[in-house]
Amino acid sequence: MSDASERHLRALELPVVDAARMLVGCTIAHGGCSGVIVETEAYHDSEPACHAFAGLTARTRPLFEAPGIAYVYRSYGIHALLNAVCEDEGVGAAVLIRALEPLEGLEEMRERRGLDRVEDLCSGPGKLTQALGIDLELNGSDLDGGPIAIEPAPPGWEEVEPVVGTRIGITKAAELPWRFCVPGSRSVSRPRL
DNA sequence: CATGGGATTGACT
DNA sequence: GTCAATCCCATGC
Repeated sequence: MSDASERHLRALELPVVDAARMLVGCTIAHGGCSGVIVETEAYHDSEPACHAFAGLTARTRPLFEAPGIAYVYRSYGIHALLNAVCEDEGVGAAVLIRALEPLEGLEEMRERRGLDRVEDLCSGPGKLTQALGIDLELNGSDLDGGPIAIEPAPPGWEEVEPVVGTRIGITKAAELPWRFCVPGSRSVSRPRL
């Protein structure tokens, strides 16, 4: 965790808004499928849109653990949403991974999604977990050496400058500029920035 | 123990 | 633009 190739994981120790910005351009992989992160959002226990705002419960326990693990929860009874837990143990903070540009395992993603178009495979937080085969069993798993891997930006993605906007699909603290997207990417969810 | 609300998506008017 | 699907879990009786 000390050389430059681990900088993407050290980012999870930073304030969660900085971590959300730095994860854009990194890759995420699970079971032979991978993609470049093109959209993230930050969540922190100091604001009411974050699950951890309610305090430590059975559901939010992973959010308060040490940085570098996955927080996977079920949304609207249907979708699994993937977060990277950030900041110190005892602080409830995480980056929601909202969209990827597919890299490897395209055919397996197409089978899982039942769709062909590349830009439809991972262009939303529920879509990318379905495409990569990520489900609730991976809640709490390690992002360093575990089944889900966060890796450095691939060639051509190191210098990406994310654009900032407000978070999607929430009613509380909706004004915070805590959403980061790759400008122009076809795989960013709607509305695009 | 019963109820209600989502960090969404896809189908449909 | 509207709307239902579906389940985990927090809350309240």
